[in-house]
Amino acid sequence: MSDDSRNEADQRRRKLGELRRRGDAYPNTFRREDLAAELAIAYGDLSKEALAEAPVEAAVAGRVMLRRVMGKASFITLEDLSGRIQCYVRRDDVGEDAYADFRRLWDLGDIAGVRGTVMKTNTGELTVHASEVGLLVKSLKPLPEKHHRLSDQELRYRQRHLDLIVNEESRQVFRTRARLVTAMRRFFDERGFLEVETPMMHPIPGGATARPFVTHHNALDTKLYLRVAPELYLKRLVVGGFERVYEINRCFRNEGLSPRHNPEFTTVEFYQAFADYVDLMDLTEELLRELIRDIRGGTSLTFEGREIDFGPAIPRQRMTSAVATEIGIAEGDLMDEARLGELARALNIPVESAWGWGRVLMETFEARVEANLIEPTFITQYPIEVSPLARKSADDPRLTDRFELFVAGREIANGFSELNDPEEQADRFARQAELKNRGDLEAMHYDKEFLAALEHGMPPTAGEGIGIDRLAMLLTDSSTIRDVVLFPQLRGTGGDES
RNA sequence: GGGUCGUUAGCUCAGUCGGUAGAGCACCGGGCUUUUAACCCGUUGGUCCUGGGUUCGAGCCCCAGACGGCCCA
Repeated sequence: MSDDSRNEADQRRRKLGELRRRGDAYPNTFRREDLAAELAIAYGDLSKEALAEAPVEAAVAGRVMLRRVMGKASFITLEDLSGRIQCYVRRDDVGEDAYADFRRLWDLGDIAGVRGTVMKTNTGELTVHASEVGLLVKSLKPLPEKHHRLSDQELRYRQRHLDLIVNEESRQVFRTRARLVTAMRRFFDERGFLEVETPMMHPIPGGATARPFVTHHNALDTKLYLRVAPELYLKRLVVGGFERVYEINRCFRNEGLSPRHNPEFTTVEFYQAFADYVDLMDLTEELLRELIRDIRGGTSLTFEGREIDFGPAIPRQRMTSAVATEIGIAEGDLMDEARLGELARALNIPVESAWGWGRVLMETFEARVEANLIEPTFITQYPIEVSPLARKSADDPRLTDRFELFVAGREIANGFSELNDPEEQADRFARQAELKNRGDLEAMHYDKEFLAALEHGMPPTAGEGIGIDRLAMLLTDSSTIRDVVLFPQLRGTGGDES
């Protein structure tokens, strides 16, 4: 590399070389004493004159985001975890050598420390007037363009650090997500729920109908599955006497990537003994109102240009009623298996011969109703055929006491009164095993261990899962899950098989 | 998996009818001691995603592929 290279990376490396020659190029001796936002709160309201009369010492540090050099005086803007602060660097204040270095060796993106006094400029901007400046870290790669920042979506996900450096909105999304999780923990803790951690690796995948990831344990020489849901373990804890439990953690499903699906995603799953699915719908409304008040303020949020209000009671509608209304037929007509099958075929919904009435109803619902549920809506009474862990409805053995919550056309939550009759659960597992034998890759395994736990007696219980990523999407107005997952799965990041 | 749009300088993007590759920011050199995406002057920087094809000539047209966005399954 020659000194006259015009390549920016070469120039930065040349500058680093010069820093190395004169000593420690990566010092860790500067001690920051003030954050940008703290200075703004403490002194932002004082006048230029007041600050000049009673000088305040400050020491700030952060990444150099803007730089304006005017001969023998300059302004730089540093960004730290709290925000931005401008610094005023004058040759006559920091000394000729330091100022020459500052001009020659500093670049946008470097990390610097500035010590000085707090002042206001003629235009009223709070500024640290430097008495001492130090380059703490030389950044060897140029930052994205300062006006437009980084907008290439793929680059934003693959180099999330860059996205976070230059895109304040992106940082804000992940702060909001963290607040969401914190608020959710507080909500459950306050109500006597115990936070637990159950296995991520299961000998038998269970708790949801989904394709699992498979791995292998060498010492045990056995297959293990990354969990698709924590449900069966959480219920074993309820059997054990932890009558209110919750878990916030990752689940894994071996399915396609889409704006709504990442192979690993985060859910909160919670169980409450001596409660039913209606209690959980009530609790869910309470939870959502609290989260929205904490994070957005008020009762509503804006998503994809629409205001969605969680203030009013969330309507609850039976699945058959929702489908009948959407298609414009009598609810009674849906109850007949043959007639529903004809209807589905007429609507171009692919129906497989092995499907019973419940599966056809579910597919029809997903194809025709789901996307239209923009306002928050609970859909209830899911078919037993697609709900192998849910309690049968008292008034119709083909249905279960189950609900899902939809917002903006997306499933946000899924809950039900739990099936706690071990013999009926054994029958349901047997039916799933049959489907699996017939080639249904998503069907559940027959889980003897779980049945053994149920046989000890699980109190009447209701349980629910809520997708944290999807909730974060709603609360940050993000239309793709990749914007709320720090490192989303992308093609070509799968390891060494490519 | 299908459809569709895209891939040009480190970043954000133009590129007309097929005829020598452009701008802003960043970088380099110069000027400027209260600037505000600082400004002014002068430079540098290109595997136009890849591989074929058509053509006297391809960033542009055709074919195949890679990667990505969006829509659908």
